[in-house]
Amino acid sequence: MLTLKQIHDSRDEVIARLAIKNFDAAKLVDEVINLDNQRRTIQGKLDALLAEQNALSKDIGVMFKQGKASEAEVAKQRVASLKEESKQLTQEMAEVEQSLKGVLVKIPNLPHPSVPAGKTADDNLEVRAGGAIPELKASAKPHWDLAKDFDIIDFELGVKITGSGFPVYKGKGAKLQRALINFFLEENIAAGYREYMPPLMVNEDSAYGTGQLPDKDGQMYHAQLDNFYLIPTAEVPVTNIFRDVILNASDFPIKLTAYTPCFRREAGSYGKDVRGLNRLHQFDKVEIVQVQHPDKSYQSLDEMVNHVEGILKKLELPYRIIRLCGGDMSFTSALTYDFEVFSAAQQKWLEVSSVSNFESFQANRLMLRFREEGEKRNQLAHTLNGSSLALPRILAALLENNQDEQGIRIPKVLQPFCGFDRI
RNA sequence: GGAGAAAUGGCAGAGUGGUCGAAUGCGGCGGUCUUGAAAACCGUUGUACCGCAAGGUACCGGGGGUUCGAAUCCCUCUUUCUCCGCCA
Repeated sequence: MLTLKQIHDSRDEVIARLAIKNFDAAKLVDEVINLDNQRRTIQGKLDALLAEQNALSKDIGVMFKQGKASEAEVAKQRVASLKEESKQLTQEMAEVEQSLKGVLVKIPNLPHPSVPAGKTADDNLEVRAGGAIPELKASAKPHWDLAKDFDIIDFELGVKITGSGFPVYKGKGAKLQRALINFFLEENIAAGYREYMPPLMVNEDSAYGTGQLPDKDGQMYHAQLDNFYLIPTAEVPVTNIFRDVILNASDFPIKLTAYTPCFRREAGSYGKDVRGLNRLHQFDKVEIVQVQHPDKSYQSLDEMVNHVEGILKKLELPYRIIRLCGGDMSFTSALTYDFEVFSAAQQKWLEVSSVSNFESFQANRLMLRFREEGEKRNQLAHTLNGSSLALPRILAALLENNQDEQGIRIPKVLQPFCGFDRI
């Protein structure tokens, strides 16, 4: 959520920047300004009215003590009529505030000046690439065939137990999952992130706090009896740790990491891209989150990008880092880098991580603020997050890229975690 | 699941209808004293919104109500604690 100040003070700039995201904000922005002006006017009137009521009520107390009952009665009448008025204004105020918020949450975050213009993924900007793309034999198989041959992932069994998109990992496949999770967590911890294990279900407030609601209603699994949502990413519970929190500037940077399963309905997605591990309803992911001083958040973003890149290098996977264009960016992000690994048998790039700076967009809705040393006023913190990493597509690339005559080679860094060097 | 008790500022904890945004203590910050520190003493110390400012308004777990007036009374929800039941 953008701040009212941003929108009021720099209307034209907001509209111009959002055009980079192919978002025509003019109408919404003017609606916000209009509603906010209404709100101010109403509050001015209401405050004056309430002040008079309060003053009169105090007087009435004094009058009764002094035995001036008849004067008190007159004052009571006056308050009663004021109250009518203020009641109406209070209601008006609530309505205006609600519509204001309703419009405000529809306006996306402003893209950073470095974000390239563009409409689709084709307009994204490759920042750099690394790792060698392996030459596979003609007989090389996609990961879903390998998974079946080695009996390490069972998609059909998952369909029987739950439905499509809920695979069952078996034997070395299950252990490899565990190894990857541990490896990622240890890498993050070594880089200064503190490990958290949050709830996998969140309440409505949390889903709003990070912006999944109302934007992505219908994409989350919803336990309606208790009104809980299954988390689509650890970002939701972990970032909500900071809802309604006031930090000290000396607390920065705050660095958290968490492993969680993620649940996504993926309503509306079908076709070739969903084959095997490419798109699942339940998958495992290790997330990193930072809360940072506004002056240093882009420094942190670079640090996070380098960190994730380091992990991919250790896994010996061919990767590329992409700066998303305006049209491909998420609603909440100011600048996003995507990481893709090359899946050699499928001959395509798979997104395995997305690292973003949200600046104060999430913090504003979360009411996550901090106090600068010696300053009286609190200001909004910046939040960032990224995956380090999402497991299924890493696994897909590992299986496909590392296949040879003897089976599947496990990268050196993973061997201590899984206890075998080959599948 | 049943019965009872509770929820107040960073923390502890007063306050049961009026001048209470809220005593007091601890903690924090500033100062006096000191070579420095401690102790002692003095001052200060919540958040949001409106306003150029003076100042005003709202907030005592959430929501609603009674009243001229609510932290205080009533209803409701949530959470915590104690006891009973059930249970990995």
